[in-house]
Amino acid sequence: MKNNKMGKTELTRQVIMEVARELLIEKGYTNVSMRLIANEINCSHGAIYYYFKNKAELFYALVEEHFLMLDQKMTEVIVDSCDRKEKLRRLLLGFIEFGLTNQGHYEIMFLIKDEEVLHFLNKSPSKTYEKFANYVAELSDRQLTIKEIWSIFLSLHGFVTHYLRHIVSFSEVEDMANSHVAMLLKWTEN
Amino acid sequence: MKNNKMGKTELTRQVIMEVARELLIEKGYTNVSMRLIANEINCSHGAIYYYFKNKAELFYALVEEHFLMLDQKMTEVIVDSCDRKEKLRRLLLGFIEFGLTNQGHYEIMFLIKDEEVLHFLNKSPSKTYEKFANYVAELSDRQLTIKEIWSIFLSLHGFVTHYLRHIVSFSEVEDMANSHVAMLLKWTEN
DNA sequence: AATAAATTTGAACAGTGGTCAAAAAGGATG
DNA sequence: CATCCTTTTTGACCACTGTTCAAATTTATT
Repeated sequence: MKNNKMGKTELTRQVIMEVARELLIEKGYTNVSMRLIANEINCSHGAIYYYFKNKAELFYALVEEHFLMLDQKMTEVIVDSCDRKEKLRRLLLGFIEFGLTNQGHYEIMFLIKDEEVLHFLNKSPSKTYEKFANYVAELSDRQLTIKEIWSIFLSLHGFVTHYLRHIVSFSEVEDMANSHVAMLLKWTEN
Repeated sequence: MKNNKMGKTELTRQVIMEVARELLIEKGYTNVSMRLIANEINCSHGAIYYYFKNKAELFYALVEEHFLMLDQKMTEVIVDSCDRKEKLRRLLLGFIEFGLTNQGHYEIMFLIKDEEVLHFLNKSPSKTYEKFANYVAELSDRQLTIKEIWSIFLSLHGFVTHYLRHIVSFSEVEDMANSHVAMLLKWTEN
Protein backbone atom coordinates (compact mmCIF):
# COMPACT_ATOMS: atom_id res chain seq x y z
CA MET A 1 0.00 0.00 0.00
CA LYS A 2 1.19 3.45 -0.89
CA ASN A 3 1.82 5.72 2.06
CA ASN A 4 2.43 9.44 2.10
CA LYS A 5 5.08 11.28 4.10
CA MET A 6 3.10 11.13 7.33
CA GLY A 7 2.85 7.34 7.15
CA LYS A 8 -0.92 7.45 6.71
CA THR A 9 -2.45 5.35 3.95
CA GLU A 10 -3.00 7.43 0.84
CA LEU A 11 -6.63 7.92 -0.06
CA THR A 12 -7.37 6.56 -3.52
CA ARG A 13 -10.26 4.89 -5.33
CA GLN A 14 -8.42 1.59 -4.87
CA VAL A 15 -8.08 1.94 -1.09
CA ILE A 16 -11.72 2.95 -0.69
CA MET A 17 -12.83 0.04 -2.83
CA GLU A 18 -10.73 -2.46 -0.91
CA VAL A 19 -12.21 -1.40 2.42
CA ALA A 20 -15.69 -1.25 0.93
CA ARG A 21 -15.29 -4.77 -0.45
CA GLU A 22 -14.29 -6.20 2.92
CA LEU A 23 -17.28 -4.57 4.57
CA LEU A 24 -19.61 -5.60 1.74
CA ILE A 25 -18.61 -9.23 2.21
CA GLU A 26 -19.19 -9.27 5.93
CA LYS A 27 -22.24 -7.00 6.13
CA GLY A 28 -24.00 -6.70 2.77
CA TYR A 29 -24.80 -3.59 0.76
CA THR A 30 -27.48 -2.03 2.96
CA ASN A 31 -25.52 -2.54 6.16
CA VAL A 32 -22.39 -0.78 4.92
CA SER A 33 -22.58 2.98 5.34
CA MET A 34 -20.31 5.59 3.85
CA ARG A 35 -19.39 6.69 7.37
CA LEU A 36 -18.42 3.15 8.33
CA ILE A 37 -16.11 2.92 5.34
CA ALA A 38 -14.62 6.30 6.22
CA ASN A 39 -14.01 5.26 9.83
CA GLU A 40 -12.23 2.14 8.67
CA ILE A 41 -9.94 4.23 6.46
CA ASN A 42 -9.58 7.04 9.02
CA CYS A 43 -10.86 9.76 6.77
CA SER A 44 -14.03 11.83 6.80
CA HIS A 45 -17.08 10.47 5.00
CA GLY A 46 -17.14 13.56 2.84
CA ALA A 47 -13.77 12.66 1.33
CA ILE A 48 -15.19 9.52 -0.27
CA TYR A 49 -17.56 11.67 -2.30
CA TYR A 50 -14.52 13.27 -3.93
CA TYR A 51 -13.70 9.92 -5.54
CA PHE A 52 -17.21 8.50 -6.01
CA LYS A 53 -20.25 10.60 -6.73
CA ASN A 54 -22.39 8.44 -4.43
CA LYS A 55 -22.73 5.08 -2.72
CA ALA A 56 -24.17 3.39 -5.79
CA GLU A 57 -21.23 4.40 -7.98
CA LEU A 58 -18.74 3.15 -5.40
CA PHE A 59 -20.39 -0.24 -5.12
CA TYR A 60 -20.94 -0.49 -8.83
CA ALA A 61 -17.20 -0.04 -9.29
CA LEU A 62 -16.84 -3.06 -6.99
CA VAL A 63 -19.20 -5.36 -8.81
CA GLU A 64 -18.11 -4.23 -12.25
CA GLU A 65 -14.99 -6.30 -11.75
CA HIS A 66 -17.14 -9.24 -10.73
CA PHE A 67 -19.08 -9.27 -13.98
CA LEU A 68 -15.72 -9.81 -15.65
CA MET A 69 -14.77 -12.41 -13.04
CA LEU A 70 -17.96 -14.31 -13.77
CA ASP A 71 -17.34 -14.04 -17.50
CA GLN A 72 -13.85 -15.39 -16.98
CA LYS A 73 -15.05 -18.20 -14.77
CA MET A 74 -17.44 -19.29 -17.51
CA THR A 75 -14.71 -19.16 -20.12
CA GLU A 76 -12.43 -21.30 -17.96
CA VAL A 77 -15.06 -24.00 -17.96
CA ILE A 78 -15.36 -23.82 -21.72
CA VAL A 79 -11.67 -24.28 -22.42
CA ASP A 80 -11.48 -27.12 -19.93
CA SER A 81 -10.60 -30.56 -21.20
CA CYS A 82 -13.75 -32.45 -20.30
CA ASP A 83 -16.61 -33.47 -22.55
CA ARG A 84 -19.46 -31.17 -23.43
CA LYS A 85 -21.89 -32.62 -20.96
CA GLU A 86 -19.44 -32.10 -18.11
CA LYS A 87 -18.65 -28.61 -19.30
CA LEU A 88 -22.30 -27.67 -19.23
CA ARG A 89 -22.64 -29.14 -15.75
CA ARG A 90 -19.71 -27.11 -14.50
CA LEU A 91 -21.07 -23.98 -16.15
CA LEU A 92 -24.37 -24.19 -14.31
CA LEU A 93 -22.82 -25.30 -11.03
CA GLY A 94 -20.19 -22.59 -11.42
CA PHE A 95 -22.86 -19.91 -11.54
CA ILE A 96 -24.31 -21.09 -8.26
CA GLU A 97 -20.89 -21.33 -6.68
CA PHE A 98 -20.07 -17.83 -7.86
CA GLY A 99 -23.29 -16.45 -6.41
CA LEU A 100 -22.85 -18.05 -3.01
CA THR A 101 -19.14 -17.29 -2.64
CA ASN A 102 -19.71 -13.65 -3.60
CA GLN A 103 -23.03 -13.04 -1.90
CA GLY A 104 -22.61 -9.34 -1.31
CA HIS A 105 -21.59 -8.80 -4.89
CA TYR A 106 -24.30 -11.05 -6.32
CA GLU A 107 -26.84 -9.07 -4.35
CA ILE A 108 -25.84 -5.89 -6.15
CA MET A 109 -25.36 -7.55 -9.54
CA PHE A 110 -28.66 -9.41 -9.73
CA LEU A 111 -30.89 -8.65 -6.78
CA ILE A 112 -30.98 -5.18 -5.29
CA LYS A 113 -33.88 -3.04 -6.47
CA ASP A 114 -32.36 0.34 -5.57
CA GLU A 115 -32.92 2.70 -8.50
CA GLU A 116 -29.55 4.37 -8.24
CA VAL A 117 -27.73 1.01 -8.26
CA LEU A 118 -29.82 -0.15 -11.20
CA HIS A 119 -28.88 3.03 -13.06
CA PHE A 120 -25.18 2.20 -12.85
CA LEU A 121 -25.59 -1.47 -13.65
CA ASN A 122 -26.76 -0.46 -17.08
CA LYS A 123 -26.01 -3.28 -19.55
CA SER A 124 -23.57 -5.35 -17.51
CA PRO A 125 -26.01 -8.05 -16.36
CA SER A 126 -27.42 -8.56 -19.85
CA LYS A 127 -23.95 -8.76 -21.36
CA THR A 128 -22.89 -11.42 -18.88
CA TYR A 129 -26.15 -13.27 -19.40
CA GLU A 130 -25.61 -13.20 -23.16
CA LYS A 131 -22.29 -14.94 -22.68
CA PHE A 132 -23.94 -17.48 -20.41
CA ALA A 133 -26.73 -18.10 -22.91
CA ASN A 134 -24.31 -18.57 -25.79
CA TYR A 135 -22.28 -21.09 -23.86
CA VAL A 136 -25.36 -23.03 -22.82
CA ALA A 137 -26.59 -23.13 -26.42
CA GLU A 138 -23.16 -24.23 -27.56
CA LEU A 139 -22.79 -27.02 -25.02
CA SER A 140 -26.27 -28.51 -25.03
CA ASP A 141 -26.95 -31.64 -27.04
CA ARG A 142 -30.22 -30.61 -28.54
CA GLN A 143 -31.16 -27.17 -29.89
CA LEU A 144 -32.49 -25.06 -27.02
CA THR A 145 -34.81 -22.11 -27.55
CA ILE A 146 -34.10 -18.65 -26.17
CA LYS A 147 -36.86 -19.10 -23.63
CA GLU A 148 -35.52 -22.46 -22.51
CA ILE A 149 -32.10 -21.03 -21.79
CA TRP A 150 -33.66 -18.12 -19.98
CA SER A 151 -35.60 -20.56 -17.82
CA ILE A 152 -32.37 -22.32 -16.91
CA PHE A 153 -30.85 -19.05 -15.82
CA LEU A 154 -33.89 -18.11 -13.75
CA SER A 155 -33.74 -21.50 -12.05
CA LEU A 156 -30.12 -20.96 -11.07
CA HIS A 157 -30.95 -17.43 -9.97
CA GLY A 158 -33.69 -18.78 -7.74
CA PHE A 159 -31.28 -21.19 -6.09
CA VAL A 160 -28.70 -18.53 -5.34
CA THR A 161 -31.28 -15.98 -4.24
CA HIS A 162 -32.93 -18.31 -1.77
CA TYR A 163 -29.79 -19.38 0.03
CA LEU A 164 -28.43 -15.87 -0.09
CA ARG A 165 -31.29 -14.79 2.13
CA HIS A 166 -30.08 -16.96 4.95
CA ILE A 167 -26.41 -16.37 4.20
CA VAL A 168 -25.56 -20.01 3.58
CA SER A 169 -22.13 -20.87 2.18
CA PHE A 170 -21.79 -22.82 -1.04
CA SER A 171 -20.24 -25.85 0.64
CA GLU A 172 -23.25 -26.14 2.94
CA VAL A 173 -25.60 -26.62 0.00
CA GLU A 174 -23.25 -28.18 -2.52
CA ASP A 175 -25.22 -31.43 -2.59
CA MET A 176 -28.46 -29.64 -3.28
CA ALA A 177 -26.76 -27.50 -5.89
CA ASN A 178 -25.54 -30.63 -7.67
CA SER A 179 -29.03 -32.05 -7.58
CA HIS A 180 -30.53 -28.81 -8.88
CA VAL A 181 -28.07 -28.66 -11.75
CA ALA A 182 -28.59 -32.34 -12.52
CA MET A 183 -32.27 -31.68 -12.95
CA LEU A 184 -31.65 -28.81 -15.35
CA LEU A 185 -29.15 -30.90 -17.30
CA LYS A 186 -31.46 -33.86 -17.58
CA TRP A 187 -33.97 -31.48 -19.03
CA THR A 188 -31.64 -30.26 -21.76
CA GLU A 189 -31.13 -33.79 -23.00
CA ASN A 190 -34.49 -35.04 -24.18
CA MET B 1 -64.83 2.47 8.58
CA LYS B 2 -65.45 3.20 12.21
CA ASN B 3 -65.35 6.87 13.13
CA ASN B 4 -65.30 8.43 16.57
CA LYS B 5 -67.38 11.41 17.75
CA MET B 6 -65.12 13.95 16.08
CA GLY B 7 -65.53 12.27 12.69
CA LYS B 8 -61.89 11.30 12.57
CA THR B 9 -61.04 7.75 11.58
CA GLU B 10 -60.47 5.63 14.66
CA LEU B 11 -56.93 4.41 15.04
CA THR B 12 -56.82 0.62 15.11
CA ARG B 13 -54.48 -2.13 13.95
CA GLN B 14 -56.81 -2.65 10.99
CA VAL B 15 -56.68 0.96 9.82
CA ILE B 16 -52.90 1.10 10.14
CA MET B 17 -52.54 -2.14 8.21
CA GLU B 18 -54.85 -0.99 5.42
CA VAL B 19 -52.87 2.20 4.88
CA ALA B 20 -49.58 0.32 5.19
CA ARG B 21 -50.76 -2.21 2.60
CA GLU B 22 -51.61 0.48 0.05
CA LEU B 23 -48.22 2.10 0.52
CA LEU B 24 -46.43 -1.25 0.44
CA ILE B 25 -48.00 -2.04 -2.92
CA GLU B 26 -47.03 1.24 -4.53
CA LYS B 27 -43.62 1.77 -2.91
CA GLY B 28 -42.23 -1.48 -1.49
CA TYR B 29 -41.10 -2.26 2.04
CA THR B 30 -37.96 -0.15 2.23
CA ASN B 31 -39.62 2.92 0.72
CA VAL B 32 -42.49 3.02 3.20
CA SER B 33 -41.60 4.81 6.42
CA MET B 34 -43.53 4.82 9.66
CA ARG B 35 -43.88 8.60 9.36
CA LEU B 36 -45.36 8.27 5.88
CA ILE B 37 -47.97 5.84 7.15
CA ALA B 38 -48.73 8.18 10.05
CA ASN B 39 -49.15 11.17 7.72
CA GLU B 40 -51.57 9.21 5.56
CA ILE B 41 -53.66 8.38 8.64
CA ASN B 42 -53.26 11.84 10.21
CA CYS B 43 -51.78 10.61 13.43
CA SER B 44 -48.31 10.91 14.90
CA HIS B 45 -45.76 8.28 13.98
CA GLY B 46 -45.34 7.46 17.65
CA ALA B 47 -48.95 6.28 17.88
CA ILE B 48 -48.30 3.39 15.52
CA TYR B 49 -45.84 1.97 18.01
CA TYR B 50 -48.70 1.61 20.48
CA TYR B 51 -50.24 -0.99 18.16
CA PHE B 52 -47.12 -2.55 16.65
CA LYS B 53 -43.83 -2.93 18.47
CA ASN B 54 -41.89 -2.02 15.33
CA LYS B 55 -41.96 -1.79 11.54
CA ALA B 56 -41.19 -5.46 11.06
CA GLU B 57 -44.13 -6.57 13.21
CA LEU B 58 -46.50 -4.28 11.36
CA PHE B 59 -45.47 -5.58 7.96
CA TYR B 60 -45.38 -9.14 9.16
CA ALA B 61 -49.01 -8.76 10.20
CA LEU B 62 -49.66 -7.76 6.57
CA VAL B 63 -47.95 -10.69 4.93
CA GLU B 64 -49.21 -13.20 7.48
CA GLU B 65 -52.57 -12.95 5.77
CA HIS B 66 -50.90 -13.51 2.43
CA PHE B 67 -49.39 -16.82 3.45
CA LEU B 68 -52.96 -17.93 4.04
CA MET B 69 -54.08 -16.38 0.75
CA LEU B 70 -51.38 -18.32 -1.06
CA ASP B 71 -52.38 -21.51 0.75
CA GLN B 72 -55.97 -20.92 -0.27
CA LYS B 73 -55.05 -20.18 -3.85
CA MET B 74 -53.24 -23.50 -4.01
CA THR B 75 -56.20 -25.33 -2.52
CA GLU B 76 -58.54 -23.78 -5.06
CA VAL B 77 -56.46 -25.26 -7.82
CA ILE B 78 -56.59 -28.68 -6.20
CA VAL B 79 -60.36 -28.81 -5.88
CA ASP B 80 -60.75 -27.58 -9.45
CA SER B 81 -62.39 -29.89 -11.96
CA CYS B 82 -59.55 -30.34 -14.41
CA ASP B 83 -57.21 -33.29 -14.78
CA ARG B 84 -54.11 -33.74 -12.67
CA LYS B 85 -51.70 -32.48 -15.27
CA GLU B 86 -53.67 -29.25 -15.65
CA LYS B 87 -53.94 -28.86 -11.89
CA LEU B 88 -50.19 -29.10 -11.51
CA ARG B 89 -49.73 -26.58 -14.30
CA ARG B 90 -52.07 -24.13 -12.61
CA LEU B 91 -50.37 -24.69 -9.26
CA LEU B 92 -46.97 -23.70 -10.58
CA LEU B 93 -48.29 -20.86 -12.71
CA GLY B 94 -50.42 -19.71 -9.79
CA PHE B 95 -47.35 -19.29 -7.63
CA ILE B 96 -45.74 -17.02 -10.19
CA GLU B 97 -48.95 -15.06 -10.63
CA PHE B 98 -49.26 -14.64 -6.88
CA GLY B 99 -45.68 -13.40 -6.59
CA LEU B 100 -46.01 -10.84 -9.36
CA THR B 101 -49.44 -9.55 -8.39
CA ASN B 102 -48.36 -9.14 -4.77
CA GLN B 103 -44.80 -7.97 -5.28
CA GLY B 104 -44.50 -5.94 -2.11
CA HIS B 105 -45.81 -8.83 -0.06
CA TYR B 106 -43.73 -11.45 -1.84
CA GLU B 107 -40.65 -9.37 -1.14
CA ILE B 108 -41.27 -9.63 2.59
CA MET B 109 -42.42 -13.24 2.48
CA PHE B 110 -39.55 -14.71 0.48
CA LEU B 111 -36.90 -12.14 -0.29
CA ILE B 112 -36.04 -9.48 2.25
CA LYS B 113 -32.95 -10.24 4.33
CA ASP B 114 -33.74 -7.87 7.21
CA GLU B 115 -33.09 -9.74 10.45
CA GLU B 116 -36.05 -8.28 12.28
CA VAL B 117 -38.43 -9.25 9.46
CA LEU B 118 -36.93 -12.73 9.34
CA HIS B 119 -37.48 -13.05 13.07
CA PHE B 120 -41.22 -12.53 12.70
CA LEU B 121 -41.58 -14.73 9.63
CA ASN B 122 -40.66 -17.67 11.79
CA LYS B 123 -42.20 -20.84 10.31
CA SER B 124 -44.72 -19.34 7.89
CA PRO B 125 -42.69 -19.75 4.70
CA SER B 126 -41.82 -23.38 5.46
CA LYS B 127 -45.41 -24.20 6.30
CA THR B 128 -46.65 -22.75 3.02
CA TYR B 129 -43.85 -24.52 1.16
CA GLU B 130 -44.81 -27.81 2.79
CA LYS B 131 -48.32 -27.43 1.43
CA PHE B 132 -46.90 -26.62 -1.99
CA ALA B 133 -44.59 -29.64 -1.89
CA ASN B 134 -47.37 -31.99 -0.86
CA TYR B 135 -49.58 -30.82 -3.70
CA VAL B 136 -46.81 -31.17 -6.24
CA ALA B 137 -46.05 -34.68 -5.02
CA GLU B 138 -49.74 -35.53 -5.16
CA LEU B 139 -50.29 -34.20 -8.67
CA SER B 140 -47.17 -35.40 -10.43
CA ASP B 141 -47.30 -38.52 -12.55
CA ARG B 142 -44.11 -40.10 -11.38
CA GLN B 143 -42.72 -40.19 -7.85
CA LEU B 144 -40.70 -37.02 -7.25
CA THR B 145 -37.98 -36.82 -4.63
CA ILE B 146 -37.89 -34.13 -1.95
CA LYS B 147 -34.97 -32.51 -3.72
CA GLU B 148 -36.74 -32.49 -7.06
CA ILE B 149 -39.74 -30.67 -5.64
CA TRP B 150 -37.48 -28.20 -3.90
CA SER B 151 -35.76 -27.53 -7.22
CA ILE B 152 -39.12 -26.79 -8.80
CA PHE B 153 -39.88 -24.28 -6.09
CA LEU B 154 -36.51 -22.60 -6.43
CA SER B 155 -37.06 -22.30 -10.17
CA LEU B 156 -40.39 -20.56 -9.64
CA HIS B 157 -38.82 -18.37 -6.98
CA GLY B 158 -36.12 -17.37 -9.43
CA PHE B 159 -38.70 -16.35 -11.99
CA VAL B 160 -40.65 -14.18 -9.57
CA THR B 161 -37.54 -12.69 -8.01
CA HIS B 162 -36.06 -11.61 -11.31
CA TYR B 163 -39.11 -9.82 -12.63
CA LEU B 164 -39.81 -8.35 -9.24
CA ARG B 165 -36.56 -6.44 -9.49
CA HIS B 166 -37.81 -4.48 -12.46
CA ILE B 167 -41.38 -4.30 -11.17
CA VAL B 168 -42.93 -6.08 -14.11
CA SER B 169 -46.60 -7.06 -13.93
CA PHE B 170 -47.67 -10.67 -14.36
CA SER B 171 -49.53 -10.00 -17.60
CA GLU B 172 -46.37 -8.56 -19.14
CA VAL B 173 -44.51 -11.85 -18.66
CA GLU B 174 -47.38 -14.30 -18.80
CA ASP B 175 -46.05 -15.94 -21.95
CA MET B 176 -42.64 -16.46 -20.45
CA ALA B 177 -44.25 -17.73 -17.25
CA ASN B 178 -46.20 -20.31 -19.24
CA SER B 179 -43.04 -21.38 -20.98
CA HIS B 180 -41.15 -21.62 -17.70
CA VAL B 181 -43.87 -23.71 -16.10
CA ALA B 182 -44.11 -25.91 -19.20
CA MET B 183 -40.43 -26.69 -18.87
CA LEU B 184 -40.82 -27.68 -15.22
CA LEU B 185 -43.86 -29.79 -16.05
CA LYS B 186 -42.17 -31.59 -18.89
CA TRP B 187 -39.46 -32.46 -16.45
CA THR B 188 -41.85 -34.06 -13.96
CA GLU B 189 -43.11 -36.41 -16.62
CA ASN B 190 -40.18 -38.55 -17.69
C1' DA C 1 -66.38 15.73 39.76
C1' DA C 2 -62.53 13.00 40.71
C1' DT C 3 -59.82 9.30 39.74
C1' DA C 4 -57.77 5.77 36.92
C1' DA C 5 -56.64 3.80 32.67
C1' DA C 6 -55.92 3.93 27.75
C1' DT C 7 -54.23 6.46 24.09
C1' DT C 8 -51.63 10.08 21.58
C1' DT C 9 -48.13 13.38 21.01
C1' DG C 10 -43.75 15.22 19.64
C1' DA C 11 -39.19 16.11 21.17
C1' DA C 12 -35.04 13.54 21.28
C1' DC C 13 -31.51 9.90 19.90
C1' DA C 14 -28.64 7.57 16.85
C1' DG C 15 -28.25 6.44 12.50
C1' DT C 16 -28.48 7.04 7.05
C1' DG C 17 -26.94 9.30 2.11
C1' DG C 18 -25.61 13.53 0.37
C1' DT C 19 -23.90 18.63 -0.11
C1' DC C 20 -20.73 22.25 0.23
C1' DA C 21 -18.20 26.43 2.01
C1' DA C 22 -14.15 26.65 4.20
C1' DA C 23 -9.79 24.89 5.68
C1' DA C 24 -5.68 22.32 4.76
C1' DA C 25 -2.17 20.22 1.97
C1' DG C 26 0.65 19.91 -2.21
C1' DG C 27 3.08 21.63 -6.14
C1' DA C 28 5.03 25.01 -9.04
C1' DT C 29 7.19 29.46 -9.78
C1' DG C 30 9.89 33.61 -8.80
C1' DC D 1 11.57 31.16 1.43
C1' DA D 2 7.19 33.20 -0.02
C1' DT D 3 3.58 33.56 -3.10
C1' DC D 4 0.12 31.63 -5.94
C1' DC D 5 -2.84 28.08 -7.63
C1' DT D 6 -4.80 23.55 -7.61
C1' DT D 7 -6.09 19.38 -5.37
C1' DT D 8 -7.74 17.28 -1.50
C1' DT D 9 -10.04 17.01 3.02
C1' DT D 10 -12.92 18.38 6.64
C1' DG D 11 -17.07 18.66 9.34
C1' DA D 12 -21.19 21.27 9.98
C1' DC D 13 -25.58 20.91 7.92
C1' DC D 14 -29.83 19.01 5.49
C1' DA D 15 -33.57 15.80 5.07
C1' DC D 16 -34.51 11.54 6.01
C1' DT D 17 -34.90 6.74 8.70
C1' DG D 18 -36.60 3.54 12.94
C1' DT D 19 -37.31 3.84 17.72
C1' DT D 20 -38.09 5.48 22.54
C1' DC D 21 -40.57 7.68 26.12
C1' DA D 22 -42.02 11.35 29.42
C1' DA D 23 -45.67 14.17 29.19
C1' DA D 24 -50.14 15.62 27.57
C1' DT D 25 -54.50 14.27 26.23
C1' DT D 26 -58.59 11.59 25.79
C1' DT D 27 -61.70 8.05 27.41
C1' DA D 28 -63.81 5.11 30.87
C1' DT D 29 -64.98 4.14 35.67
C1' DT D 30 -66.19 5.07 40.23
